[in-house]
Amino acid sequence: MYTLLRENIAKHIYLTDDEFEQFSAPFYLQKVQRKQMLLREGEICKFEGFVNKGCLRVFYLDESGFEKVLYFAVEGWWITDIDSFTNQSASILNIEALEDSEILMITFPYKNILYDTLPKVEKLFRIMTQKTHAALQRRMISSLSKTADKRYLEFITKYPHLEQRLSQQQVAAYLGISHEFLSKIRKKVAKLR
Amino acid sequence: MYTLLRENIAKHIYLTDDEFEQFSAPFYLQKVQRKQMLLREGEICKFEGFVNKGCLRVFYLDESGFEKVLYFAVEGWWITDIDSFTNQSASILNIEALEDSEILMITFPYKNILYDTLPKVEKLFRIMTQKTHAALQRRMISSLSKTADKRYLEFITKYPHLEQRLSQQQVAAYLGISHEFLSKIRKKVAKLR
DNA sequence: TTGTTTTTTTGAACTAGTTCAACTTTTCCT
DNA sequence: AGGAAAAGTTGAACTAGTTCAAAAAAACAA
Repeated sequence: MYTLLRENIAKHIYLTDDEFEQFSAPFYLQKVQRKQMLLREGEICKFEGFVNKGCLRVFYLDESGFEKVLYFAVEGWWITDIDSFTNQSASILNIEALEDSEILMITFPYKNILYDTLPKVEKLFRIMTQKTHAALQRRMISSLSKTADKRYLEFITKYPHLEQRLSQQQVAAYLGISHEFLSKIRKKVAKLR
Repeated sequence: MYTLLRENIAKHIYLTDDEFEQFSAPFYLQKVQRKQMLLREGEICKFEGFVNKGCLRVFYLDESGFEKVLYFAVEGWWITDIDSFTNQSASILNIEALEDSEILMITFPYKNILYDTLPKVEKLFRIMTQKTHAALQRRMISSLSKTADKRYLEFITKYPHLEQRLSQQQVAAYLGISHEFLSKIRKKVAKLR
């Protein structure tokens, strides 16, 4: 149950068996079904979750009611509304399972206990947040400087197995374009091969 | 010299006088002139800096040679290429002073010593990176879901004193639009007042 | 101050991406 | 397996934003 989590942690920091035991103890496994919402706009995000199995989307509803995807999370990714979780404030994001999924969850109070009892956890999340932030900076740059077809090619190159698990509408909502336009881009790209 | 830095830190974490003394000791003050480059694409970012005075831009050169601004930093902001600094890898970003500026700098080895000797520094940078990340998420959402005029109004509302210190070309490079189009947006917005 | 360089403005022609509507294909549910 | 719902496709008309070029205004340097 904790295999994937331990592998993931090991990429950032070394923990002894005892330390990992202490780290993983406050996590509980939550199974969610496809289409189930884990977080809705306006709620306070009560969890930080590690995806053990499945696929989820973190999205935002704009003024016109259109959904824009901030990111997808599959096996090995973390999901939360970091702003809502860390400040225990109302969320502007929604989180929904796109497949039946299994999430290892930790609540806000337990995470704070972890920070206090196991100082390496501070380092771990400091490093993880830095990496996530660097990745988002690269996406921001891409969004500022590239056309939709370039961004689409970048997406399928960077996450080669993800596209098959997602509908085109979801991919379009991630790229920030209409699904009709993505359909046209795909047609054009297919011809070039 | 350290007044602004201490105020900034205090927003995130409490440090005693001794702890702040220990924290600030490895920082040195660097004065840079307008138009001076602090980092160029391809170099390894050797510093993390706190802006004590002045204004700088962190920008990216796209394939067509256009500059896109990732962010501006004025008094109280931190500047670095977080990816290049933390991994000591080649940077894709450039950092340039837009005004004569004073930066409190710390190098990579000294920052690592700080992490080891003063564990609260882990917590401090974990919290700061989380907040910066949440802010970038909001900007990403804005970029995905809003038109340029909305993004411009959002920018001047959020950073009311910043626009006066920047050229329109810089603001346009931040918003991800051409400076000609920003000029047209400003004309339209001015009429509505 | 004066000339030089940089920034900003404006208009016209263009292109990337949207919107809407109708249709086809695939997926889901029982 | 069959019907309903959701996802994907296509074309036509549109709009947001770009590009280029030329002029005006502002900032800079000597």
